[in-house]
Amino acid sequence: MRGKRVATIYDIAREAGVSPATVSRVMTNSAGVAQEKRERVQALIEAYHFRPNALAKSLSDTHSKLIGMLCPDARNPYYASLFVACERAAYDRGYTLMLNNTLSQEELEVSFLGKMMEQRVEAILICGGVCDRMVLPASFRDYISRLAQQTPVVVAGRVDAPHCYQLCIDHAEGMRQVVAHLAALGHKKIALLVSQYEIFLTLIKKQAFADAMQQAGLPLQEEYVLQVTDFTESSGAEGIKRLLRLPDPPTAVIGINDLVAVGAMQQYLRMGYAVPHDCSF
Amino acid sequence: MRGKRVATIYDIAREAGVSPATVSRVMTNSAGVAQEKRERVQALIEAYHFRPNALAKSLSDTHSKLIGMLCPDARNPYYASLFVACERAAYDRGYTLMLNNTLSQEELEVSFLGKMMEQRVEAILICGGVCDRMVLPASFRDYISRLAQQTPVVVAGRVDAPHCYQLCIDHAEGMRQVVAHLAALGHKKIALLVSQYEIFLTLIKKQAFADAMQQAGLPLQEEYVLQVTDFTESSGAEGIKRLLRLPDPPTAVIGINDLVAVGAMQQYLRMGYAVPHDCSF
DNA sequence: TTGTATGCGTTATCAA
DNA sequence: TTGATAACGCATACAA
Repeated sequence: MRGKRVATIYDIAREAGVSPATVSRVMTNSAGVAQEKRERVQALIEAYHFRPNALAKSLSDTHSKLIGMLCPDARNPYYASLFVACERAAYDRGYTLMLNNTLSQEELEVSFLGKMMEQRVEAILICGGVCDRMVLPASFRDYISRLAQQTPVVVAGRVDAPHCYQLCIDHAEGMRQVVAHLAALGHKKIALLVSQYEIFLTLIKKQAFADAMQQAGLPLQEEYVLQVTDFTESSGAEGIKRLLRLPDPPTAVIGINDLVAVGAMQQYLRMGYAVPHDCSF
Repeated sequence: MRGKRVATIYDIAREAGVSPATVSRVMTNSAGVAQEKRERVQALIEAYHFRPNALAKSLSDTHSKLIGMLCPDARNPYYASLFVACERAAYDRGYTLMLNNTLSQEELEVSFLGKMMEQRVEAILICGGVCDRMVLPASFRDYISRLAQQTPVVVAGRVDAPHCYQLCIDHAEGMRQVVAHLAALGHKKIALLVSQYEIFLTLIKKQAFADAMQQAGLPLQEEYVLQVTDFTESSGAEGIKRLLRLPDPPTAVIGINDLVAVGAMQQYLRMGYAVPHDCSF
């Protein structure tokens, strides 16, 4: 039933009384074909809904038109936006983007990269994940460095491996702007929810936070910089609960990313507090 | 530089002094190979970081191990969650999931489906998008119905096309629970932000809303059911602004999805309101 | 256990 | 303008 073998270029050729090469020429418009034959072939292509096998095509011209992308988790709005934007850019150029979620697990990351190489993707884009770790496993660094010699690898993260292209994002500047904004609103007791310290971004942002506080002439309170479990909403909730238990709780809280911030917000509401006017996600 | 041709099974075979078939057997563990040769081959595989070409493999055994998934927009947390869950399930079974965002545009949807067929995916999962439209274009229905004859197609939406598997979600029940929850909290003036009426889900939920209100013994106010532009945060913001302009504004608002709800919430805060204790996303 | 030969569905080369 | 024919890289049936 389902196995109804799909038509191949040979089927079309036979039925049209031409050679497979001619059918291929009609498909790709790569060379002149007699009007009469072209029409005959064209009709059959439509009749059978013939679709050239991309696998065979890629195999023959070593051109998969595939780009691989790796991110920790598409449920994080940041990566979802990135994904949609990249997919669109790829599509406009005739490429198909394949996204895989690694949950920042090295094993998964390596596994997906391997599959991508098997699929002969023409480029790889790595966003966050293991690449953002403070101490990058040497084996991993070697691995992507080797991949980068076979296919272009773009790393949007900290990693500084040979042969890779690197995309740098000024997270520090972002943090400075946030602090400046809150300071301008009159906040003096500002807290920061960060994640594990082995993530490079955490360090960067924490440092930028300290700098910005100083620049704003505000005191940096040790107990206002809190480390929570991960980058999820529940971590945000956990963080704010701890902050509110402090004898002198902060008046403003910065989450290290969207999810942490939203989680903190939700928990805050669940605890019966009203949200101040200047709250922003 | 980059073109450094990757090793093939032939390269390994030649260097190991065995036949390509033997290398294949080592790779797939499909048959016995003399310990000595196996080790020799194994060593070369690692030395060259040999990865079998998935395209050639799929071509020869007509087994791509690929599953295609279509959704309107991964930036919508609902679809992002679905994506991650499906990817994991696929991965556990040895499959790779490819997601494409169609933005609910029929043209894009058809285009992506075509590419998937060319990639010879072994199954297709369609979530929302054109399939949720009130009036499904006949051409589209015919199209996916035809695809479904070549490869299994699962539709998570309204579409009732021949040969497709269908996944039904009881959105109406969800809406009933929300209304019951708000009613239990004492709300009487409940509003609903819906989207375009040509989307089937909108109708379903609106109807369920009306039913649930009646069941809760609450009056259904015409002006509390508002149609906003789309399924985004800005629509939520737009909706709540209009609601608050009413002479007798509602005390509770239901967004038709996460984004609309979050958008409404943000706008509410921006307008200087405090959030009530029983707010929930 | 091992090797040879063939098929998978294209594109590309080379003659005709 | 056309049609054979040879890659592309793997798995596999068959033979040794």
